Amino acid sequence: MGKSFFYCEQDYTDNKFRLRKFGRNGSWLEEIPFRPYCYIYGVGNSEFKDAINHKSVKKIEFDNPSNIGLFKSDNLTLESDIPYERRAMLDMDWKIDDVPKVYVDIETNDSHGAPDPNRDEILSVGMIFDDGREEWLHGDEKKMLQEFINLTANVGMMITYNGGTDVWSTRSFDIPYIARRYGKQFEFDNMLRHCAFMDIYQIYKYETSRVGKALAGGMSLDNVAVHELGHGKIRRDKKIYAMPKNELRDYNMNDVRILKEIDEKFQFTDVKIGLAQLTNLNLCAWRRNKKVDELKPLIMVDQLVLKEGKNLGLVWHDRQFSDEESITGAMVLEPIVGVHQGVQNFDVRQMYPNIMINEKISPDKDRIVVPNILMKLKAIREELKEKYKKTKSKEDYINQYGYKVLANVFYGAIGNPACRIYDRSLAQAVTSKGQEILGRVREMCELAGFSVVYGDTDSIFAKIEKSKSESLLGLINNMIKPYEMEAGEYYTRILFLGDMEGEKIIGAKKRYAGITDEGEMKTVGVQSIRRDYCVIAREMQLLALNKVLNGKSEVDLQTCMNNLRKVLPSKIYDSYLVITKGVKNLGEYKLKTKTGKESKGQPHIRALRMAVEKGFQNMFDISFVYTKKDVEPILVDGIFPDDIDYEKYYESQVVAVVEPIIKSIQLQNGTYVIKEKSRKRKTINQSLLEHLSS
DNA sequence: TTTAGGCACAGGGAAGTCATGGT
DNA sequence: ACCATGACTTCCCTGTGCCT
Repeated sequence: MGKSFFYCEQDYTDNKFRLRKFGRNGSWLEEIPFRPYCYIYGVGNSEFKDAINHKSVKKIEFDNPSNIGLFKSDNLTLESDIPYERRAMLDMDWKIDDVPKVYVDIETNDSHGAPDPNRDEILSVGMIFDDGREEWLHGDEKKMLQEFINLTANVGMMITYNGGTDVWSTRSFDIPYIARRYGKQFEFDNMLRHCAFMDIYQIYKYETSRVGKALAGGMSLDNVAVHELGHGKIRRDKKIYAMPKNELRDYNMNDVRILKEIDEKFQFTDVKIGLAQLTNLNLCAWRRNKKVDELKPLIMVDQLVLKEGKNLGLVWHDRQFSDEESITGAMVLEPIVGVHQGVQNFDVRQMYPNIMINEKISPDKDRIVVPNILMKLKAIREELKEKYKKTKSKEDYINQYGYKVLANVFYGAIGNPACRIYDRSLAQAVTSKGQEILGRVREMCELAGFSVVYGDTDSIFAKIEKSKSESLLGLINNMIKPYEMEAGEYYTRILFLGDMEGEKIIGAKKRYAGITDEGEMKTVGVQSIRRDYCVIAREMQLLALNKVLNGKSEVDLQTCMNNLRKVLPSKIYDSYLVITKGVKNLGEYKLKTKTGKESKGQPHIRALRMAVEKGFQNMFDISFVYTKKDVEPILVDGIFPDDIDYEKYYESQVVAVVEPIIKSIQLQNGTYVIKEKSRKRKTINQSLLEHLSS
């Protein structure tokens, strides 16, 4: 081949099927090296056999890829559901290469408030290409957009911040806005059909949520940049439309630069390219006249499975969709409530992928396809990790990370009915083995005389002196071969939360806080790292955890709480009271009660409804505050209602997150007293008294 | 239009419980 | 003894975001 391409699709001109490849200098046609095909059961022209039952299969060829669909409806077919260009990438082992990138940000006329593509024109477009070339377009909108199309004619990846991943996206800004101002969305999209739209906002949000760090202050480009790069957007004292040309250019281009810097820091788009190369996939594809993301986990798994099958002479059935009961998942041990001193955390290295290798978890008859793939991924990753240690090169890092991502996806895929290798009992086998391993590790720790204070899926928290942890690790690893544990954090002090349930103390799973031997506080699962609690409650909880982990008294804490309660009504902390939650479109909520009546809905849904009534649509998140009347959405930064219900905040946010901490300590010490629940009715006099005294 | 399951917790709503006051 | 009322509790459900 020689020539590098970044996008490949089937092309039908002059009544001939070909493949069109797109490269840095334009596109070119390639003759199809084989005809479209699928398989049916039967004997004849093929050495291949059904992967699952080893029945022999027959290859059926077609002149036109769309004929497979017609044939399929009348026959039991195998591998008939693989798009033609994907089939070509697989069979020819083609990979995309050298993807030209452009970072884009637009500024629009904001003189009417929130920009509306039907009314407000685009004032400028800022672009930075991967070779460092900067372009800034400004002036007549029609000419500007035409120039934009010209400049991006051979671009494979357009990268924005909240610009969306397709021209139809309703919750995103730049890309659909340009498309609508351009005229016809479809035409615009078609013009850039080879170009994948990457939204750093969405990727960042997804990736950071996976490692559990909700960003205080929201996910705006400015806030993310300040947090990740140390510098944000240019401060402005006027609206966009009122800016002189030079100022607008500086503002616009600075946005593009920080966008590029964020991407380069995390290598988000390079990782995507790495994954596409590993799986012989395009970044995007056209299906039913719409551009879609190709790098979805199931598609990546599909490609690898089909490829490995082909190597082994195996053919797979078509994907099937079924609705089955879910399986039993991981084991979570109940934590021992309270503060513990000296706790070592151990994790099983890559537990699920290794189980799938060692236990030969694979749907094919010989149980080798999935283990083979995972072993290859593992071996290459080890090699790349070693190489990365020496070279510190970006490519090596990205590739080893890509192999890790892919390995971890396989368990989820085998448990998803939409996946070609779906097998409920195999998924169950993986989790059962996981439970067994964790159970044995727990027994081993206890047998060696160390109490296990917590464990989740593949991790164990054992009470042990740091100096002894290595020898315990040795014992464990000897026992669980070929699996392998590694030491994680060592906590000098760690707190597990819990509550009474009847007569018993029950530990709360998946939430704890501790101080590592390096003196850092780590919080997991607790409200202070959840973005749907207000900042003041989150901060207060952090303070409480800090005090408790450092052995401070509870009295001290109560003083802080009282002070906070007094200062809240002064309004200076209003901005810390905003609660933000992710939302769907209003219509997607069930707003009917069991008896069929109209339901009031949950607070965030009521806030969403109010926002929609004010004309805000397609929001990812809703921000709101509790008021004395109900709730109120926060739609403009920095403007808050007068009647915020401060007492409610104190009770249902601040107390709600601090009290469980105090309670857990008391439960451990045995000083907790169950409050007598008086069945007496609260008289008017009592509540009056309370009101007067406060 | 789809990688998995396990978990805590807020708040709404319906049904149940209890004290009160009237007949 | 019986009933209506209102305040409160209990349980189930929806929804979100977290953990591995």
